[in-house]
Amino acid sequence: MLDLQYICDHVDEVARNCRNRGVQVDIEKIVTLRQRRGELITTGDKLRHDHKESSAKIPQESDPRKKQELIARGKDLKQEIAANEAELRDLEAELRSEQALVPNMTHPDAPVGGDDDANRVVRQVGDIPTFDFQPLNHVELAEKHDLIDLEAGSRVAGHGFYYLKNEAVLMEMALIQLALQKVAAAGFTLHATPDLARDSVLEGIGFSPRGPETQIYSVEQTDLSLVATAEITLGGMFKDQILEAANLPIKVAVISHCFRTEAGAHGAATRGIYRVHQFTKVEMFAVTGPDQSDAVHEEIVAIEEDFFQALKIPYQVIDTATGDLGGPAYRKYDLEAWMPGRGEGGEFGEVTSASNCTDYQARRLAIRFKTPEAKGTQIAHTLNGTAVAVTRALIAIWENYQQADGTIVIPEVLRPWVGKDRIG
RNA sequence: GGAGAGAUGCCGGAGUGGUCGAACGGACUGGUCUUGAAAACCAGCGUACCGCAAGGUACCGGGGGUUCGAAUCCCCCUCUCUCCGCCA
Repeated sequence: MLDLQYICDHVDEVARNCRNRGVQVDIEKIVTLRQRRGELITTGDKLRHDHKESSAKIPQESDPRKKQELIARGKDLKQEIAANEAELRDLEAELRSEQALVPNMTHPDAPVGGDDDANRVVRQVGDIPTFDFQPLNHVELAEKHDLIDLEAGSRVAGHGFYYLKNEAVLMEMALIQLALQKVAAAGFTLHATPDLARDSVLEGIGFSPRGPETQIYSVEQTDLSLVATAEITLGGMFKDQILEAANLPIKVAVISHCFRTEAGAHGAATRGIYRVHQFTKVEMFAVTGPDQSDAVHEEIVAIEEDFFQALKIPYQVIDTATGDLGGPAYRKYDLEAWMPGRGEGGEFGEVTSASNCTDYQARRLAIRFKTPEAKGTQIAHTLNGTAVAVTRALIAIWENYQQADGTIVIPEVLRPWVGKDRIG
């Protein structure tokens, strides 16, 4: 959520930013509602002040008739206050829903453009492999080596679920281990979080768990839902906290499972385990001061790159265009790994993403910090990035490491945990 | 799941309907004193919102209610502790 004061002080810039991002918002309406809100609060405060004052006189009033008058006046004021509050409540609801539509401001260097065609490739690392045979895609490779069972997944839980088998199981654990080691070495405190959270927490973070358009699985007869990303549980962890500036940046990493209904996402690219309803992820999350977030953003991307460099998988870093940014992101880098079995002759496929949300998320969550010198608190900045999303990483590994003889070589860094150097 | 107790400011802890945003103690910050430190003494010490400001309003786990007036009374919820049951 963007600061109300900021929106009203920078109407033109905010409106331009909304256009760049392809979002329709009535900024003028927000300005008008805010003005009315101020009026209502002022009159409400005054009414409460009068009410308090006249109530305080009652115990000292000895004349019973005057006392009754004061009580009657109190009753009147009470009604006026209730009317004022009702109007304010309605107005604030309207204001909030309008305000929630306004996306975050955008980093000045982010490419401006309507869709993912406008995304800018920042750099490409690693050589795209050439095969002197027809490379298989990850579904064919998995079939050949008995690495995933999609049929059993469908039978038991439905389309979009899968069983990992044999080396795939070991590789999942290996990828998690590698990711945890790297993020711990980079100073992130490791966590394992609940995979369910109260609906109130989801809502607080901006997900709507039970609506018709929801991407969230919710558990019947409870107020719990399965988390779509550890952002939910981590956001819940920091919600309403007032942190010490000296302790920033706070960097946490978390292993969690992600559950997504992916409603309406059936298409060509959904075969196999590229888009699934459940996957395991190691996620980085940081709470920083305003002047630290850009640097931490670069740090998170560097860790993501280091991970894929360690796996020796070619990738490119994308600076996401304005029209393709989610609401909270100020700037977002995606890592796209080369997937030789994807499309016609290979394509890059998204494997991680790293967002700097500046104060947009933190404002809604009331994640603040204070400095000893200054009075009051400031809104912190939050960032998140994927260390590893297991299923996507598996696809990239299998497809890049396939050999002419049909075997799949295990990346060297994973061998200690997998216990072998080759599948098949 | 059952029975009981509880939730107050950074911490401890008073406060059971009316000058309570909240006694008192500790911690912390500044000052006096001291060669320096300690002790002692004095002062300060929450968050948010509205307002140019003066100032005002709200907040005693969360939400609702009673009342002219609620930290205090009533209802619902959440959490913590003790005991019982169940259990990887």
